[in-house]
Amino acid sequence: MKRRDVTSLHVAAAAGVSQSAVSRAFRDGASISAQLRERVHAVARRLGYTPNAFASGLLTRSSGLVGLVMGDVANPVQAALLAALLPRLAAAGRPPLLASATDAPSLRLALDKLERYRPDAVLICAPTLPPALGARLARDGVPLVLVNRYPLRPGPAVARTDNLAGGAEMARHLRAAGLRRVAVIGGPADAPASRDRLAGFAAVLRPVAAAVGNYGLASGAAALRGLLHHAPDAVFCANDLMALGAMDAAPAGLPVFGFDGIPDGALARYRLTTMAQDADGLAEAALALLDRPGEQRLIPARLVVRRQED
Amino acid sequence: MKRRDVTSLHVAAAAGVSQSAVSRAFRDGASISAQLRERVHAVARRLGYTPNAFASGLLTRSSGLVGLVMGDVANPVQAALLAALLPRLAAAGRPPLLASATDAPSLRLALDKLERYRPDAVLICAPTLPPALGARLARDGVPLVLVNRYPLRPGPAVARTDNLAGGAEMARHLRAAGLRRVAVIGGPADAPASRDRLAGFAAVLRPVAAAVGNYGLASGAAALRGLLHHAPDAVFCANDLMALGAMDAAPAGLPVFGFDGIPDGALARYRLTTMAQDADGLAEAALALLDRPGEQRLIPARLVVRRQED
DNA sequence: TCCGCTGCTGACTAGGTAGGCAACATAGCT
DNA sequence: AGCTATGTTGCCTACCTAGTCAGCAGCGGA
Repeated sequence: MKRRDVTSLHVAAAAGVSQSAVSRAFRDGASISAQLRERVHAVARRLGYTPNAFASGLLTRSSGLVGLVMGDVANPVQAALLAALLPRLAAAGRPPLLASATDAPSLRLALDKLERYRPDAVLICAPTLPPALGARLARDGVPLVLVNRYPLRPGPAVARTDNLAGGAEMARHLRAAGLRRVAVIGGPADAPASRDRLAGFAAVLRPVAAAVGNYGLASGAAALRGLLHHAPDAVFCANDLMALGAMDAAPAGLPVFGFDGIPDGALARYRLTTMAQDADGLAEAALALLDRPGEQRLIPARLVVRRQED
Repeated sequence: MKRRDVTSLHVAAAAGVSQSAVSRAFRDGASISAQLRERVHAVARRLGYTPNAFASGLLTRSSGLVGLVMGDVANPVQAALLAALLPRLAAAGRPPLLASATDAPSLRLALDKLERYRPDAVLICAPTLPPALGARLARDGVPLVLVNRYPLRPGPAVARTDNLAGGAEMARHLRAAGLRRVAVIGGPADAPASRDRLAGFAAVLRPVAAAVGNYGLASGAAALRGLLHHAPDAVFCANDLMALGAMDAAPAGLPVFGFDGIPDGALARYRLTTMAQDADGLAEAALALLDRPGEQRLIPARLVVRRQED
């Protein structure tokens, strides 16, 4: 905005009305007649006027922005969530100010910057990040919504996939398929999502063996190889990426199951059966929670059965 | 920022200095002694003061924001680009204001909103969007940088993958491998990137047949089936997604090649050989071009050879 | 000792808009 | 006709900070 801006005063002068009128013409619910509004809009279009969010934000103490704290956007799960959030934020007229980081120091910097823009609310979607991160934002009284995160202390609103129920549903699916000797591969020990998925699973079907990976493709393959001597008749992985890796290492005939519903799982050479997270449902819930502090919503995952017909 | 904010005046009062001093303490290069700056910072920390970007932006006529116009963020190519851009924007202290849209009307709305925040610059990464889109922004004198887009009129800065050279390099690779009867699958007819990739390829190795897809997985498979009666000994696809689809439909022994370097191509059951776009290089260039209007940079793609050893 | 210079600091104002308030017109009422 | 209720408009100020200017102290040189 370096160039001298067209201001509401210019429009007012050109339209022969007061600056107030221009201001009201651009705010819905303001006390202004339909014809005056239209006249002002016409002049504004002609002059190329657009209301200055910085001036109005300063005055109303409301930026209109939503802070969006993401983890690694290249991760398909995060990407799907982001893709689901963006159109909804746009429809709500809340432009997202992005702060993405995969390590703590750069996240800190990003949050410092973000704070200066006084977001009206902050959505935290980063899956693996230091806690106490939102503490500062919370202190400022900014409404927080955690998406697919487990809060340390109660307080912030939460929208997340129902990992416990999802794990259980997957277990029921395996049991119905006649699979009994199931091994599981979990994510990092401190990942609550993985813990819940496995716990839900185990409550229905006790696994014969368990291994641990780091959510990565290679770790899934490695973990699977370590499980083979237990002679499992199926393997359930806490996320899809490990499941794909496990499939690569699995002998023919050993079915592998995942959790997340990333697009790669649909590829013809994998056809991974998985519990798909409902990105749209999560995004919808997250938006709804913007005005409902403290509330919690569990979004069910959906079983996606893909026949491995090779 | 609904709650009454802590302002520089509060800090000034608490520290026994002028408001100017507080302002200067938070701006580098400002004329202030080291000890006063430290004293002010201490008080600011105690009170929880953070400079208000809206007030400073209003005064300096510089928002500090960078507009980021993306296409479908769930698309791996876009996601990789975004993931490469974000840390660099953060390091540069330019928070990104996101406007993503896959259709023209919602993009228009997003841009309207974006305009109100007076971004200092706008990066346009959306691959398939109506032109004349940036016309309004350009009119406002906002520096534009097109990333992986072809400008209609000269003017905006451009950073994009060198599709022509990339296509040529792939062709040389196939020729060196002794492949002669190569069929190609292009993207949508109006996609300049696809056009260049194929043109670069054809300049080195004339294809024996050509088909057209829509960049999607399924279209790659369909296109390949239509090409089989030409008895090609290899198929080059204008993007990876179509290449993966083509691999699914290809008879054993018919090698398929792609362009983009999306992660899926690395999966063990595909091992797609491709020209990988250099997301980091693109992001780096895009950032550099923020201050160099009108300049053009071509970022080379890198040949990634994966043996299909099944 | 006096002067000019440099380095810091405080006072003051401007930047574009929203909303309270008063002013005014109009319509509906007795 | 006189009055109130309602709807529309203009005037004025506040929002928070950056930068200009002047003031002031300290310092080196003559």
